[in-house]
Amino acid sequence: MINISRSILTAAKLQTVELRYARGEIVYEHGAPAQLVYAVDEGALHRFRLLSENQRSIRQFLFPGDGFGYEIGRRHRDTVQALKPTKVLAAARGALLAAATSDPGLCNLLFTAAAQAVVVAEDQPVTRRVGAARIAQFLLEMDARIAMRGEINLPMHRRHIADHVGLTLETVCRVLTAFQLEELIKFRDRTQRRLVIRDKKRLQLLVSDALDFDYLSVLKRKAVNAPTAVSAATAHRADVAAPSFT
Amino acid sequence: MINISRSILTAAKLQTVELRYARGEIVYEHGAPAQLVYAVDEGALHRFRLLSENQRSIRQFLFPGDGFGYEIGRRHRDTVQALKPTKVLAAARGALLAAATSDPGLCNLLFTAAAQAVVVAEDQPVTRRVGAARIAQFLLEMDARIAMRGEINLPMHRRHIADHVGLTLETVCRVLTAFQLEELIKFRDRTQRRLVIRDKKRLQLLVSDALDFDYLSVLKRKAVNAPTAVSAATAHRADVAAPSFT
DNA sequence: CGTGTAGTTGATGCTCCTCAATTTTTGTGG
DNA sequence: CCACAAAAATTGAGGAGCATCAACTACACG
Repeated sequence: MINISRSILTAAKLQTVELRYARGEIVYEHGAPAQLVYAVDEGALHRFRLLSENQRSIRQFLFPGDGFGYEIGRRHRDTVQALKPTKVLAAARGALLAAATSDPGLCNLLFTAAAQAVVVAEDQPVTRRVGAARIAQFLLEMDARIAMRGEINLPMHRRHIADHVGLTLETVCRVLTAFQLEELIKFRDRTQRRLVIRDKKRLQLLVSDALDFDYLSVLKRKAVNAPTAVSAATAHRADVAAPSFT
Repeated sequence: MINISRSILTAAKLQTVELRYARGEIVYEHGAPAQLVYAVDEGALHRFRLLSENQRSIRQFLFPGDGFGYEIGRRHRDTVQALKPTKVLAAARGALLAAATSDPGLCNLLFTAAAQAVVVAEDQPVTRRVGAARIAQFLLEMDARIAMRGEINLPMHRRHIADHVGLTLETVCRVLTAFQLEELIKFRDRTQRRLVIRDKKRLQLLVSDALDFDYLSVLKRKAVNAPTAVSAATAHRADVAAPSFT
């Protein structure tokens, strides 16, 4: 998706409209006529496409500063939906193109933005083997985009993450749990949406495939090494002999 | 990769050089300074990137009419290598950009080409589950690009196909064999490089995940159902009783 | 308190990878 | 043109990683 950012919209001196969306509201759907281009001001959205029924590919998470909605043809090729209360700016696509034909500098900006989009789209590794590496990459991206004082407050569900990295929701869970057990990350609340990255180096090694991380054996090791902890978790049973540590 | 095609180069009235490459020769390598932009005139090439050692991702196969080599930054981000004797046209990247700043129409052409490249790059499904579907899609693309009178003469090895679709060479082999057993395709010579598509409809259904094709069970069924056919294949032994059909 | 949603955990099986052997094809020099 | 070596393609057996199905926990909301 070409990133027609807010700065480009202002450079084109276009009239913009401010739009607000609640969590779950759809900005546009696949197949809808592509009249407007958008730039995120506040909040978070996701852009996705339905492959088959019950299979969705989330192409991009959108945060403040990101532009979206520009299409070559007349219709949108994907759907954009808000993840939480969100404010976006919208401008008419036709007006943008008209301004570009009369303004060489603006045309150049558009070309640069499009060329940049190609780089971004191509740098998405087509198929990465290891699931853990894809999730590590996702976490590092979120850290770069939305971390506040080292803490990431994820606006999306496990299901969204799964559809983004191309794994199942269950596998995402397992890998995140394994990351926590290995002290790569740490969750900060009970809903598991706020987290901090504790070992960025090892996550980066994971992404570059320089380190292999077998999340299944990490989970197994935990189940074997910490039977007392398991007992403590089920300590509502009074007949458990092992001493529990809160 | 932005497709700066031959028609754009001529529209820009740029001076071009004609270059020739033998099979296996490299046009440019990852990290080399990006001075030129290219358009294929004859032959075939592939553009790839090394992920880790012994892992390569072939981003694109290039055929006559395709443009390649344009970069945002100063250096090439991937490597391009000829698959067979190939002729390409090259023009100076700087001259192209200079022409674009003075010519609004050309700038528009460049923007359109870049935007089109984004669509192409994004339409590559990030992760498709079924390996058979990815190979079916590859075959249909090759059919559209390089088929002559319904016959496809693949310029690349199984290894290239594997690196392109993100599977191993062995899996590619097995799927192709299963496709042939199910009469979806037919090889035309002993090198297994020339083939015809016999059932385009079913291949398309495979791509859209509307049909599931279990290549392993196809291969197993063959091993069980056709012991006589296997004997016929080894019919140089005179003691085989089954009648052989040439 | 029930109901619904998000998240976690476990058991099992399938798809594809890995390693290995063999056959077929291609390229090269006599 | 043929023989030989190297490369490409095929086939098989076994195993790893992730999906699937299912149960369960925790929390939010009326």
